[in-house]
Amino acid sequence: MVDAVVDWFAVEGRDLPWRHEGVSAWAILVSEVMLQQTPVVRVLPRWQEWMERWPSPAALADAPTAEVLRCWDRLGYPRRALRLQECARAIVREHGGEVPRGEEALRALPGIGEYTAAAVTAFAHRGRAVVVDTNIRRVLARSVRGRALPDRSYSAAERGLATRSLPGQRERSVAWNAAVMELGALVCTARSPRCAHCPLADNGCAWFAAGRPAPVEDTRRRQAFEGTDRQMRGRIMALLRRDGTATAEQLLALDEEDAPRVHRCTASLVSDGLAVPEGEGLRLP
DNA sequence: AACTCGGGGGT
DNA sequence: ACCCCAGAGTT
Repeated sequence: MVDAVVDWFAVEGRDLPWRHEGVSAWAILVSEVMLQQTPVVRVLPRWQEWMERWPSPAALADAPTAEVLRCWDRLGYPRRALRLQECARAIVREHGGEVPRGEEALRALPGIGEYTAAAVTAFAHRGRAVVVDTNIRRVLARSVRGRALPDRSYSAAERGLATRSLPGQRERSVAWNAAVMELGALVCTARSPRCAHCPLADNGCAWFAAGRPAPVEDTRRRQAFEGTDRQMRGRIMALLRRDGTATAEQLLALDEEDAPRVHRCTASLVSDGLAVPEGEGLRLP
């Protein structure tokens, strides 16, 4: 199974810039943070711009935070941009400006969790690490467990499955991680998997062998986006990216029928460090 | 374990 | 309309 997926990747894998030879560990770390919950196609232009502007942790550490937030643009979850700058400063302060090796040291950095620490270890340092992202979870759920989709929550059992699936040899584990993630992104997709083009169909995939049974019904309904604090925070940040400041009148105009929501959201943005009070309004930090 | 946290494109 | 996307941090 490993060879089938790795061979498939050699032919069909995308030519993404952060996979190029000689790309720094910092550049890869930045790509991984940007890719947290954000699709590749939207990350590409922002990553290119960030790498030209801030090619090292020291460069980002010295940047004005307002500019960092502006260049984050609409990647979403702007707290990631804040943490990325904190991460750069921690790398300068505690690691001499070099991205540290080892998942424990990486996890200690702001904005770096289990996935990103493993991904930087595997893709930047080419070390053996158990990488588990949404793509790998889905490929393993299907190919090994015979399920249409992974469980909603990520369990210790699932991590164990990923650990057992990882090749023991270092170089092989590096190739497997990249290849299986790409397979999940291009072929073993959530919606309409392209089993006709999959190296695992008829070659060990338990879900395909079982006739692609439908997913078990998930009764939980997702929170609507319209009318949420998340949407309001996004609107406020868009205003701040455009003008650098927002007056009280501009803020209240975002929802004339729910002033408490506007106040709640401005307060939470200030609390997060994404905005600073200025008079009755806000400005970028 | 359950919540919050953006934004946009595919279906 | 709804779903999903190389998750992290907090409660």
